[in-house]
Amino acid sequence: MSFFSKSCEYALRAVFYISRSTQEGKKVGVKEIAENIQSPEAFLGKILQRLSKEGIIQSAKGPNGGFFVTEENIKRPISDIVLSIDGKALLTGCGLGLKECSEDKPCPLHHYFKDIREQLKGMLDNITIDQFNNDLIKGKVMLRK
Amino acid sequence: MSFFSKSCEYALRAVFYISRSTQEGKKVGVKEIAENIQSPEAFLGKILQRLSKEGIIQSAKGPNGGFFVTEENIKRPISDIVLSIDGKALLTGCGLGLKECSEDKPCPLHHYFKDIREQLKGMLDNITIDQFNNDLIKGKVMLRK
DNA sequence: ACAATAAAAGATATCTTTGTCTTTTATTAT
DNA sequence: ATAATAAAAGACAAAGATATCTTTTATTGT
Repeated sequence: MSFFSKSCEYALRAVFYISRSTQEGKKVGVKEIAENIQSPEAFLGKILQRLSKEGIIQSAKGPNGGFFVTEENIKRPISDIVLSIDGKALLTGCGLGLKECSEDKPCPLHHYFKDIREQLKGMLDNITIDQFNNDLIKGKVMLRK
Repeated sequence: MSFFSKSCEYALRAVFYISRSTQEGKKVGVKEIAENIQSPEAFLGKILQRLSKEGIIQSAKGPNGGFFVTEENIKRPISDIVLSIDGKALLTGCGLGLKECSEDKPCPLHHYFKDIREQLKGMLDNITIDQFNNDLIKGKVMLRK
């Protein structure tokens, strides 16, 4: 159990790669993305298809086609990506799966979980794709191996 | 994606139920536990088998047998249970699955994740089974529906 | 010793996630 | 128009998580 599913990790990394490519003025194909973020190509294709359908990224078919992002796209928080792929499960419900756990009748871990969730949510909601990407470009970290 | 796997949730709930039963002076069988924590009986059996093998709980075969906990068992933190079932994945590695993410070359979310992990870890390490269970008994929350 | 009980162990089934392969559709350049 | 390109779509495969069923082993009370 990690925070995000494999699909979601691929999605996040892919969107960052696409954003960077858009900034460099070019669209990128699944193959190039997959190679650079270390993900299975066809599987990533499905994920990008979905993100594209939901308007989180854009796509163009045919020669010189590929994936890219708009100005609007990169202003969105990264929670868009996480919600689109993993849904809201991580941010809701009792951490122990207790049915009767609620604000009124909280399980002993309820408030801890609440804090943690809020931190997570804060992080995902407040960091935009753009912001993340700029930090990446600043050379603080590499996307590929 | 939730924090814990289904197995782990069952494990946590089961251990709490067993602890309570031990406090009431009785051993409990898989069937009773499963009914009371809403989990599939045979599947839970496997999980308890594992927890028992790892010394997190105790078991006795035969008539009047069942699962129970020792004084030592309930002094252990609930992280024992989580680690035993889900492993340490939740508490390690880059949240985005980035290979080159580290303290030296952190990804933009690295420090956020670090904080969240530490909070999670703190919670799991510092709350004992006993403590959790007493809070449960105080009626703050119900284990079953 | 024997019957009853309950966990341990092993085999098997189902569902979800992850991953692959093939065909179709849209776009572009010639 | 045609060929080439690249995403979209659909069908299929493999692996892991979840769940069930049957047999074995250990223990207890009679």
